[in-house]
Amino acid sequence: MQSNFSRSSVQPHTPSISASPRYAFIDFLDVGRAETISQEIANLTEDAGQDLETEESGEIGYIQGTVVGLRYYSGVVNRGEMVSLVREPQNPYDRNAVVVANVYGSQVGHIKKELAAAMAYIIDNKLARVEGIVPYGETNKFSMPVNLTFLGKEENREAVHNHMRRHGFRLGTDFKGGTAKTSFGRDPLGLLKSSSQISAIPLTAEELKSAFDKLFDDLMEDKTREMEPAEAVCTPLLPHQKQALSWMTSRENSSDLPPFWEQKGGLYFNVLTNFAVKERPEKVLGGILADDMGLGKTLTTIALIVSNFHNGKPLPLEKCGESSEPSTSRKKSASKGKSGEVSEEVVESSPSKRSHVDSASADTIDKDVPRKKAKTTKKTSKKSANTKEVILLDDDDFAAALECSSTQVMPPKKNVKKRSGADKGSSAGTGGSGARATLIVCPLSVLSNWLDQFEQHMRADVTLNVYLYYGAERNRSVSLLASQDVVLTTYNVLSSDFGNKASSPLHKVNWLRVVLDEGHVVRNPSALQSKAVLELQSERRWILSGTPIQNSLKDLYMLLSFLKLKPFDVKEWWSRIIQRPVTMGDRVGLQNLQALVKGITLRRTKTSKVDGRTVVQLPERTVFVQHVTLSEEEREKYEQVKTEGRNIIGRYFQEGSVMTNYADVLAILVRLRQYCCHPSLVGKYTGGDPVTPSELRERLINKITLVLNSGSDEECAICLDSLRQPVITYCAHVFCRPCICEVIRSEKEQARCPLCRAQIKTKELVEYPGEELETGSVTGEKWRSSSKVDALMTILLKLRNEDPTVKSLVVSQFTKFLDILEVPLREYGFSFTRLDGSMTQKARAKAIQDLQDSSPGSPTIMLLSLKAGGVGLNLTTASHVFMMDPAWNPAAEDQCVDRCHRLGQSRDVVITKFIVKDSVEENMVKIQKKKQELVAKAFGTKTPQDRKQSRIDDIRALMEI
DNA sequence: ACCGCCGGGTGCC
DNA sequence: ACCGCCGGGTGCC
Repeated sequence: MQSNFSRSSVQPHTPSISASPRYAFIDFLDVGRAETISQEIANLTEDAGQDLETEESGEIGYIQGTVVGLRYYSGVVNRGEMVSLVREPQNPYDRNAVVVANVYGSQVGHIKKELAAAMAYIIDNKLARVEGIVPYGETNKFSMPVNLTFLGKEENREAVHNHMRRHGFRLGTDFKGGTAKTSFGRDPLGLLKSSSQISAIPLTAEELKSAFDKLFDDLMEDKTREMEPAEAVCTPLLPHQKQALSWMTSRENSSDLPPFWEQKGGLYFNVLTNFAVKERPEKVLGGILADDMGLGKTLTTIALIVSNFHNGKPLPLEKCGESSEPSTSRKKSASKGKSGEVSEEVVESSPSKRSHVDSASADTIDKDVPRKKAKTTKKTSKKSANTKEVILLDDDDFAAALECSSTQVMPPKKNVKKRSGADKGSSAGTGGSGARATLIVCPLSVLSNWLDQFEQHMRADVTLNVYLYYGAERNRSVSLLASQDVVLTTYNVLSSDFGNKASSPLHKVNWLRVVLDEGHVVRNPSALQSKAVLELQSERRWILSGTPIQNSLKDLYMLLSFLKLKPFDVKEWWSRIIQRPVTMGDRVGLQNLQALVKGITLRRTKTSKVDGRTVVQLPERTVFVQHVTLSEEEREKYEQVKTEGRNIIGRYFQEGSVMTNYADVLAILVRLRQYCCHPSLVGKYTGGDPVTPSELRERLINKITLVLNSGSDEECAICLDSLRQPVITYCAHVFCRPCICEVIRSEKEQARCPLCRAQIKTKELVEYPGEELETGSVTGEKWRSSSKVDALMTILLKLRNEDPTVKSLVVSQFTKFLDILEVPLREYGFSFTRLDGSMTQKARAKAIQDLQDSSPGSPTIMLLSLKAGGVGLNLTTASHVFMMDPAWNPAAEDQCVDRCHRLGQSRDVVITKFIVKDSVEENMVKIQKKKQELVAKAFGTKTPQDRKQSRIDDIRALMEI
């Protein structure tokens, strides 16, 4: 009840779209990301929306107040502790009531009514926030003092002071000697100090940035013990993976108090925050595995699942011995899926026989486990034998893709058993604690990777029950899910289940372990996805992420929230104890942050050392820039388009309307970049003032198509996610339909475009018509080459001559360009595959499979769309990468290269970047370089205006205006 | 709360 | 006795 209450008090605010200054700290952390303009605007709105409250307020005044009614509540508070003050307008005795709660969320009392009456108006009207610290008197039975600090915008200072004075309260402002400074008895870290009194010299922006960069570095100490995985894992672990396994196991089995908690007397103290509670704080079993890509986070996690069921004992698994166990009865059921492909067999093992894999632990683990487990299996198997429901993969396409992968790559392996039995009502599989299953949530793009990896790393004669909870026909039986060893699902499935309030089976299961793969994708706490993730019930929680902090310190909040690392899972405390002090340059705050991260994170980079050797020895990686000179004809056309574009953009500059005409500017730049690749890419020109509504409509459709196909990886500026049901406004900005409709709904007649503040209406939104209406159709025209295509083909042919086994990735941001490249590749007899965003999972899996196949005659080239697939793809058979066009975001290019330059790559990797001389492409590269230098210099504050200016400067430079 | 406040009991010393 | 004083009951908002 009380915790419910405190939770509601820290509900994140609905992001508002008003422009507002941002914090310097956030700004310079963002600098590394050179992305599209709209993304940057999106970032602005994101930060503005979320931090209006916490981040732009200064101290307005302080006063000492009284907390009363202590005897009615259980919340305890110590000398020097922070308390939160929450309005309670529904209080039947006083609608001005202000509740005082301690950091643990327990109510301590109320603010005395006279003061509450004065404060209520100020809080309700957001003139200021009020933070409280209890200076002494914590043992009082009936009331205690509290030092209140009012924080708010400078412009509200007068109003706050006047209002308080009208109620007979005089706010102090002398923070150096005032009550705000009241003694902090037990405060070894000094973190309870009011932020106005910075103990030492504040950190400079430079120091802060470097500290931040290093936040996740060198988290190796005391994490060097190694642990062997259970026998059921057939892949030998590398030393660093054994260390991770050991660390993760100890994090899961620790019966210690959570990090930073100590027991003193009858109370539990948090040494970091000095808070004390009566109840033993919930254990935090888990943490963040933040190893670099390619270090084997997946394998390590599989090893953890299999090796640490309870207390370091392996997960009891059936052995489906092909030979060693004579008593094994074995049934095959080769039924067919709808796709017509043969499903894997399902193996039944008799209940009396148990896997030898877990024999060592059989005695110590809850005796119920093996028996029940075996029973379940038998039932399931019988059902399966009925041929009724053999494949649990409900998405036929995807199922087919997986079939293909399992039959082609490792035909004999049957260790990952996918079952579909619906043995409802069975409590099978639950251990003593009631939880057996591990839930893995991942982006769709790495789903198949997880299944492949389970197949690869599990011994063939052991059955690990893995249920893929995906697709329309997914089995929603809670008992079925709970009885699995592993349930695999995607963030989308999880949040759509969660959104349909009716029932979310995943939220009804008590998981042994929940693993968030690529956990950084959940970072906006107000997104449904985040809520869905936070509501999962689990004993242990893990986040896997190569980049745990993507944009700013705030990202970490979401992760701590998921891990339930109290009190940082509540926004107010996270802000007061960590984010605000660090942002303010407080050294102690930073120390605390570092300690926090260190306690729960393991991170190794490709260059981290284990026993003096780097963790991973990757082959060399060399980058060549291949300059391309346009033919005379191409150059003529290019210059013509450039002049047109420059005129238009020049006019925007004169009008000062570059940002409001962003879509046009982007369109022009895209057209130029397309010309650099191939003239057929370019759609027809859509400028000029529209006359009729249908012309306007057509123009908008052209624009949205251009934006969506520009390869600039547009995000919706409202939800910051990839565009869903994209629509374009009359002011030519693109959003998800649900997002922009929500804005219009809430702002009613006043609704304005979040990006340019133009008036918008629901009926004026124009839908994206889909791929069919794309501009610049390639088909129909007679195929012709271009200078860049010729340059690529020349190199590819030379490469094939030298070594026909070499495989290459040909990467472009324009899928249309990939279409064009297919023609000469076919003509010259190259066998190739293709991977782009429009492909189904089945097709993607097959494309990857084909490329990874190294038998003679297998494809040697993959045409790859830059934004396809995201991270996690494994394309290690390829050792050459051709970047056909420069990306706005160099990180996207690196990521692409990392798909082959990773663990498992045996050859040196050669990267060739094609750049057209004297063109936007060359200018883009220059700007990229300049940006990287700036980042390296760790510059200080940068306002959104500066940022916008630098964007405008970029456009100038690109267009040579 | 070893207080303040309220309201009933009481009323020379 | 329309007061003062005493002492018991009571007590967040």
